[in-house]
Amino acid sequence: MIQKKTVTAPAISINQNCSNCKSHFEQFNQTALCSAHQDLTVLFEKVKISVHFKTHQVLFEQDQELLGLYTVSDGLVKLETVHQNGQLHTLRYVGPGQAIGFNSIINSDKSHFSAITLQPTTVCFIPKATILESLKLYPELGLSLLKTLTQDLKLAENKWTDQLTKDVSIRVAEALIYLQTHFQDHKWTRKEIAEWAGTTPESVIRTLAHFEKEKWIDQSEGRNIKIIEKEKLQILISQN
Amino acid sequence: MIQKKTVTAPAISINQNCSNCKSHFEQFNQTALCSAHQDLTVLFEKVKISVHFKTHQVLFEQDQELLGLYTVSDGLVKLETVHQNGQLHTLRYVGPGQAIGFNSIINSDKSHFSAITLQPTTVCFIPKATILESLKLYPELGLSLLKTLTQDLKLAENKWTDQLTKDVSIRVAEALIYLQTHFQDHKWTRKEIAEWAGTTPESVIRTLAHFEKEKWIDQSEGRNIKIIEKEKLQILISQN
DNA sequence: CGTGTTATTGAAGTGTATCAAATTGCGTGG
DNA sequence: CCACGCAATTTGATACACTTCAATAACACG
Repeated sequence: MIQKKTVTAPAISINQNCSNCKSHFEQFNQTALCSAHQDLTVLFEKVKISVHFKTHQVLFEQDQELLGLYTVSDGLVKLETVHQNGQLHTLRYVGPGQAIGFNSIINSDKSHFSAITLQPTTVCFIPKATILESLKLYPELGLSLLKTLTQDLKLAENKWTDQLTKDVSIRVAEALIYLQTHFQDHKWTRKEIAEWAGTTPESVIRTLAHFEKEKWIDQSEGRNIKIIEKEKLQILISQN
Repeated sequence: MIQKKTVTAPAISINQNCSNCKSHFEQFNQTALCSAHQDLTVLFEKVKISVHFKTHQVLFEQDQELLGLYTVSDGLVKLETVHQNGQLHTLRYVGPGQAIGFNSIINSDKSHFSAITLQPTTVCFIPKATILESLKLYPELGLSLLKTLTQDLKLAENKWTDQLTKDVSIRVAEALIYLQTHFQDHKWTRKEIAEWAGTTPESVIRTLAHFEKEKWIDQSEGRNIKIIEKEKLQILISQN
């Protein structure tokens, strides 16, 4: 049974202005919620509650029913599930501009994952009622959410079948590239990579040692993993 | 490299009335599309094209971009992906009242799976433009689709982590119960069970042999699998 | 500066895939 | 309706990638 270390100190409610929300400046991902319609930007600004979390704090736990939607405006959040045997498994990493908790608020369902920060993180909380009401008034919002959800579903299904068919070394290579390109500013631990790649820290370490021997990566500098030959890794990935 | 046997004969276009569509009578699942709003029932009736497929016919192939949405009105459709190494993997089974192809039409994306019938199946094809237009006019439709999509995402994520953490015997037990309760009228082959459970036909057979020895199931009658002690299987599932 | 988390290495065990070969059962055409 | 052919099923033997367990080393953080 793996124990996880989480900070339980209360989150700090802050007053943040939507107009300087970091998520708007991220090039790779617009905020699905606000950008759908001008009115929504104004509406959400009124009702939203900005909260700041420190590293390893818990936004909410698995099996909890959510009272609203969380949108990340700055930082990084991990969504993970715990199994009966205690294994941890990372479903998604959520960065600025992405939202968490659709299933729970739309289906009044319990969340099947916990949400934990990996960095100091600021999130906006928007109450369930506001979202549901807005969905009825602004079809653009529904369409926008549908886009992100269908993409998430595709990603999940691809990752799922990948992990069943591909070897650990390939999964680690994929994880390295994916995590470093999507979330550059985070120093990924072996454990985090393992939970994302669906394997154990030991296997990740052995694989990384192999990559280093081939001179595809460099991990001499502390715990930082530097990719030297991205192409070689991608060749490995495309092989099997 | 596993070769799949599919029938390539052209599908038969038929004239079916929405009012007697079988999907409305299914107790377990209302048609998400039509039931969202009265107007939509009328609208979809006008533009839809009913098509009939025989067993093992292909609705569409992987990597193909879809021109519209497919809703199953009668029968059973398998969604599967093929990997580089040729392994087949079943993502979902789609029965009456469920729709296929959201991601492709909403994101103008290629489908990441093929859709193949397992039974004689009638589907309704609704053009992409109609769906997108309706989403703008009827927020209820978007909300309805969001519900099914978030559930699909949850199912996919659960199944994904299940297959990584649970033993084959448990996955087979889960598959048996799931498939037989959701799609009673289909005779599931060992291969189909394997592709759903993320394993091989051989492993499924060995597991079934074990279950039979324990007298939890009975497979003496032809190739039909009859569950005798559902509780015992569920105990097994809940253990690890 | 110490303590706990992360990283590392080694040895051992095992569940499951893979391959091959025989058998059964089903559907199709004669 | 029977026989044929092919796919699905079954069984056994083998291999191995990966997990698990354990023990040590290195680092980070308060």
